[in-house]
Amino acid sequence: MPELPEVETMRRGILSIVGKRITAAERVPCPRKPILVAPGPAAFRKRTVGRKVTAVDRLGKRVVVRLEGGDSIILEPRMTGLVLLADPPTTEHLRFRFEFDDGRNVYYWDRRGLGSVRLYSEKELAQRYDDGTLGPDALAVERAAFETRLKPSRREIKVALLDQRAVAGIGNLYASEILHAAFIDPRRRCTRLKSDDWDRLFAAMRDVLLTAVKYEGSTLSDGTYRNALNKAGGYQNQHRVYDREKSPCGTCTTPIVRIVQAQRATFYCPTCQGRGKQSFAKPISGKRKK
DNA sequence: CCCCAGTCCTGCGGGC
DNA sequence: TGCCCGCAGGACTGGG
Repeated sequence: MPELPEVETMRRGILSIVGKRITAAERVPCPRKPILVAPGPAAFRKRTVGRKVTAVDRLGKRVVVRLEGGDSIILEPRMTGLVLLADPPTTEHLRFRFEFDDGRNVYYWDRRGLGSVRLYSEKELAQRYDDGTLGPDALAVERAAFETRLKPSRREIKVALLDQRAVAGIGNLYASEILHAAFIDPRRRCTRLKSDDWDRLFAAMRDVLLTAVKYEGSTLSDGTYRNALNKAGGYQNQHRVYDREKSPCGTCTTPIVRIVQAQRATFYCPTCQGRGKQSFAKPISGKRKK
């Protein structure tokens, strides 16, 4: 489930294509239902082959390959998509291939095929994303804006964190991890969070995401997620709550609880993140020193 | 406007 | 043992 750390790892993994020229761009014969590729094969080829890559960026959970002339290729992995320099794990789910003038290939591989490969002109890209459908990146947003964008929502904080219009990049896995690191009950309403809650939440968001990027993302037990060199990530070994129902909380040993919010699983520690227990995380005032 | 439920898709694991 | 159903959760859509 590529979220910010996984997509950032994909981005970094193919950075070496910057300055290279595309020599081929083609849908790969795949027995599965084809993913969305836009525009059609001929126009896609015509507008990409011969162009040089000027940058590889990230837009929330999408990889953006910028081309000279202003066009951009958006690789959107959704649930099971991979962006690879290495040979794909299977040919069965290989969807798209780019070839470069140094002889290397970048593959888009996608088991479930919910993802897409799209080409946008500068104008189309602006129309698609500059209208607020994507909020500021979770690693770029400032503390004040973070609170301002989330606080008015009447939703539960876990659900609000998944809204890419508020802040871009957080998905289901990291939302649970971030809230645990911030000692905040995932069911609390945004409107009810206090200033020090936002302080801890913002710090936890940065800490969890930056650490997860360092570990090159999370490869869950299904093994799907891989970096560009087809290597598993390492952050799954650092998970405190996600997919750890009934396991002891690493902080207090209370069994982790699984609930469902907005049709998605949430994992949390009822002790560390219990309602009204947020003082657990606050520094103890000096006079109690023993 | 705000929010939620349903949809897409495939592979896996639980239950019988 | 084998089969079937439900679940996983990205982003989008339709409806209340």
